[in-house]
Amino acid sequence: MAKQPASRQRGVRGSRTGRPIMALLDLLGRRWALRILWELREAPLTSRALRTACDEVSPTVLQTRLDELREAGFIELSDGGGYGLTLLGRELCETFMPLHRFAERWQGK
Amino acid sequence: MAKQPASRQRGVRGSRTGRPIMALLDLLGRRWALRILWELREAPLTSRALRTACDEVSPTVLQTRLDELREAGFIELSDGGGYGLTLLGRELCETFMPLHRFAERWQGK
DNA sequence: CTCTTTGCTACAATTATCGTAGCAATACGC
DNA sequence: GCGTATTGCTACGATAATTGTAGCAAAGAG
Repeated sequence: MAKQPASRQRGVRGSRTGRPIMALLDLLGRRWALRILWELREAPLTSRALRTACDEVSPTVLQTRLDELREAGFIELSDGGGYGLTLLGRELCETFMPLHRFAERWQGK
Repeated sequence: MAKQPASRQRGVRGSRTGRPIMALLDLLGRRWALRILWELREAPLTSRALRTACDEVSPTVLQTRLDELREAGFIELSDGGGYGLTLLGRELCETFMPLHRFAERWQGK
């Protein structure tokens, strides 16, 4: 399996502005992108398990996001089967960890 | 001006699951939501200035996101004119600050 | 009053996402 | 071998979100 994701670096809004943060915000601002990273935070998941974890996303979007996140270098399809965070993806995920406690405090405790 | 945003708490995916983080990830995963918060990180901006800062977003989405973020309690329409982060929104924005350095390192520096 | 800015909306067109179904490839038990 | 289950992934039409352009009423400055 393990098809190569498209190699062209396009579609990420802000990538031409020279402001990497804009490209990153655009990429993470696409539906289910944050959620996918979040669900992978602890352990790798198969695409089916990931779909289940993400409240039964349609496989169309899931696959699109997986390709994009893979091209960005945040996740990878490990040889043992299943998607997992790369070293870079793990660093990114660390950034969102404080979000958990914030969310608790936010939505009526 | 300052119309009341819709008062019903709907549309935020995951809000019924009892997992606030899911609702937050869904809200922030909508297009331009992260970007809007980012652009307001330093100082309040008028809706027009915000539109300019966000690469000329269509006012339709901008207004929708502003309403949602306002309902969530992250931003507010200050009396002096212009949108600004609330105390809660400022805390949320702090969480994303490390993202800046990460983005630099990510996209070929 | 005129002129400008602000926050916001209408409308049609485009794009993204959804939901269901299904495929080829691989791996298992038998 | 055979059946069967799982994995990663795609096709397809239907629905929802986003876009782009134009414009509005209200408030302020001159």
